[in-house]
Amino acid sequence: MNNLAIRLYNSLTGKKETLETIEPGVVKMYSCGPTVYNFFHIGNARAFVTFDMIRRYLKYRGYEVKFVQNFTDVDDKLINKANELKTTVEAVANRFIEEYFIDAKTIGIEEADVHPRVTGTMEEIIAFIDGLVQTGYAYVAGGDVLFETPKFKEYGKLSKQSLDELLSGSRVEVSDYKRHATDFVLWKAAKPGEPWWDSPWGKGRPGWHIECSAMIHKHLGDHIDIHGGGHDLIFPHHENEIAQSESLLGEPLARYFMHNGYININNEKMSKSLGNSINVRDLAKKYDPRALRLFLISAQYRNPINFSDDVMQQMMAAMQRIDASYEHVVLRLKSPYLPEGEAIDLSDFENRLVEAMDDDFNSAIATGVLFDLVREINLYLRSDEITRKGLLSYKEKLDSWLELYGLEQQERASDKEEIERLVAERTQARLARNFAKSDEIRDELIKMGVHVEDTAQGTRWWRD
RNA sequence: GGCGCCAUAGCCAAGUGGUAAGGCCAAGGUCUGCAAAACCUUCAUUCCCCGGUUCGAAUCCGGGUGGCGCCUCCA
Repeated sequence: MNNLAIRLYNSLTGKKETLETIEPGVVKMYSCGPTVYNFFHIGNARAFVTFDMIRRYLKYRGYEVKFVQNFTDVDDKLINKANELKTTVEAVANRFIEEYFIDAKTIGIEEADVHPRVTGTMEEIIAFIDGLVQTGYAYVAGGDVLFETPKFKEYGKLSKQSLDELLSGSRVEVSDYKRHATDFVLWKAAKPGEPWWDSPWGKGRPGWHIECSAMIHKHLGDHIDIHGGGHDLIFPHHENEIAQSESLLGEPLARYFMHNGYININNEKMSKSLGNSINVRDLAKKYDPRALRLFLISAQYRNPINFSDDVMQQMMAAMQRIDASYEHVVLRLKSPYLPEGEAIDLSDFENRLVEAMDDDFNSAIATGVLFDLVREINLYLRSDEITRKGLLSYKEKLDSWLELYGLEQQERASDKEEIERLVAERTQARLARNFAKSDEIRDELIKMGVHVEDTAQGTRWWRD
């Protein structure tokens, strides 16, 4: 492994910078999680997968990663959903947190070290707001507490907007009780029927931005290395987090802000108003979830990507190519007649992968390197110098990379035994040269969505 | 109006000064009892257009055209 440094694009400066962590060897990382009022959609998935990939790579490079991702479990959307379902906000939140973990696992997103919930961070949030009121950065207005944006002189540094520009922008909400149009809510007074918590300013609940500031402070400290989220969170969310945290704590919230690009659906923006969002739960029924993950990492994370059925078909085929190669190696390893041989030096491949990922996590190039390895493996498999150690070298490399990419094969138990019984039966028929029967079984398998491939080392099978 | 991004083969996608990665599709071939499978090979003299800088540009600069995002809940 080389010892070059990791470089990453920092939204704060608009440049690629060398990663220098606060504490050597440790990366403190926070990424904005979902508001748990529904299944998460493919846009959310891109953000989660992006930061999961970054986290995996940082670990791969030997860093200890402390990763926190929140659940927003109380807000307007949850309240509406609870009303709609005639249940409580808490019940909605619990339900969709559970669903989050199911879908996250499906597309290979590992659990964060901590998944704090707003409702479990209330004390710290209130203390944080209180601190801002005490130090004069926030003011109380009609039961609400607002952050006074001009008090934070660097307001706008992330979104590269001056306060004047923001104030003159026609789209900033105007509200009479605010001192400035850009001021934002830290604490919201409760309306009848809404969940509430006691606070120095009366019954209410936190505004959206404050939770992340409080959670970061609680779980990771006064400042962190990497703060991530979708591109659309730059303003106002992350801008406001910076204002809150840096006003109170007096040091930069995060050294590096990272933002993933958008995902379009059939060249259209995916948005709640267009109603064209697609959730991962449904997608996973239609496509191999690993193909979905491959799609998400096949472009560099900052570039926008377009989701379409056509592209997913391409990803399915690409995924098959990887699987086939891997399984052929595994099959060959079962052969009892392999010479021991020598391990194969794959450091060139490794270096190329590291070089790609070190450069702002360029997973597009990195997946290209993976496919180069696959080609080399395929060539090796048809050569006449196959050895056990050689095969193992390739297998180990693939295992390691597939784990890094989060593309490991997942066991889909269901009817596995039945399939393997049929495959074995077919093999018997073939050995007896009863091809009528073997083809009959093959047809049956195809009806079950199972394909077979006969190799010199045996038959392998896979599902659609 | 302010801030910012993008334009590379039929499709997807890297490449930001040294002569176009990778995937899908397609064509040809190998293997196979057969095979929809698997594998191999081939597949952009050219990077939206026009100028300029340079020995050299898809890459830098100027201008143009087209598309997009944020400024409002949103990954």
